[in-house]
Amino acid sequence: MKGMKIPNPISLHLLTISFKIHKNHFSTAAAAASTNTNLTTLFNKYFDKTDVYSWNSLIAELARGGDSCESLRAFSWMRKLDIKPNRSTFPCAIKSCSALFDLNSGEQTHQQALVFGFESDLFVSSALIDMYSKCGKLSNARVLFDEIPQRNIVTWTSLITGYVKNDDAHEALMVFKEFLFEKSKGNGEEVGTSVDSVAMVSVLSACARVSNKAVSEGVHGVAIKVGLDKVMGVENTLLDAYAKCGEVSLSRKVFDEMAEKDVVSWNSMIAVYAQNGLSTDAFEVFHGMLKNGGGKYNEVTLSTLLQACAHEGALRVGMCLHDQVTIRVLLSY
DNA sequence: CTAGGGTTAG
Repeated sequence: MKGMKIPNPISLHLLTISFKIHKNHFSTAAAAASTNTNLTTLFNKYFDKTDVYSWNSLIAELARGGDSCESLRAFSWMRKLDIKPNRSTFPCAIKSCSALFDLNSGEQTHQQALVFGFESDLFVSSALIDMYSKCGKLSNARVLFDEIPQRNIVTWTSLITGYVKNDDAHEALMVFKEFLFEKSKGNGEEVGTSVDSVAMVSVLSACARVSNKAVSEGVHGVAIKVGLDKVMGVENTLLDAYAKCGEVSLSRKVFDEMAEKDVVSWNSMIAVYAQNGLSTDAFEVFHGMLKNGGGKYNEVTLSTLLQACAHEGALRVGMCLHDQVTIRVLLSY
């Protein structure tokens, strides 16, 4: 049993289900014996409660699946059993705190990470920067960031996103500028090899908020230079950034030049027209979406189209959409 | 077994 790893994703999935079902019965490691379902058997068979890797898998899987509460429960359970966490344990646990906007747990987990000596771990730092900024403690995030001697693109992006989420897109762009400046001085890798699509998306979302055409074009230029301008997520955000600058035609240009479009691409383009009172264009894009987008629209699509209807006074179309929403509600019931 | 991102509207 000792050292036994979780064998494959299916079993891991079953383990997390098992954990969810039986979490209330396990107050101690040995309490499982009273329950006797297949899942419990599986859980006990494969889950070595003395093994930190097993705990990490469970905490990570729960965090990935959006069960942040359970993820934190697993973390605290593990701590109660006095299992020593390792460097992989903390990022997931901290991520769960951010997802819950749970500053108290976040601070406690931060303290524990310090106790176990992970204060200079980049994965831990990134997760902490994200956690503090999501919990509204941007100054804490900034202090952490400033203390990191060797930053990577993830730590930079965490801080940039932190400023955007705290309504300071301008400062977010200043941080990106600082990043470019550091790279130009030859600190670490070059911009082209260190920046990635997630960073570009984050910076472009800051551009969307400051609504400045020149800035957006500048960042677009950086994306082109580093070869990330044809990444779908980057194109989606770029499209939005241009629109928020009032550059609807530039926005459309990005949209038309996309090699592939996903639901977010279509929704973004529809939203651009809806927000600018161009309802006819919004409906036209929606038709294109039904024809070329695989018909996979979602609640954001419907919400955006309703906005266009309100603009147009298109009552009949609005009522059809209302029916669609009703049908969806019934189907998901 | 580990960290950061994009569409609505309120």
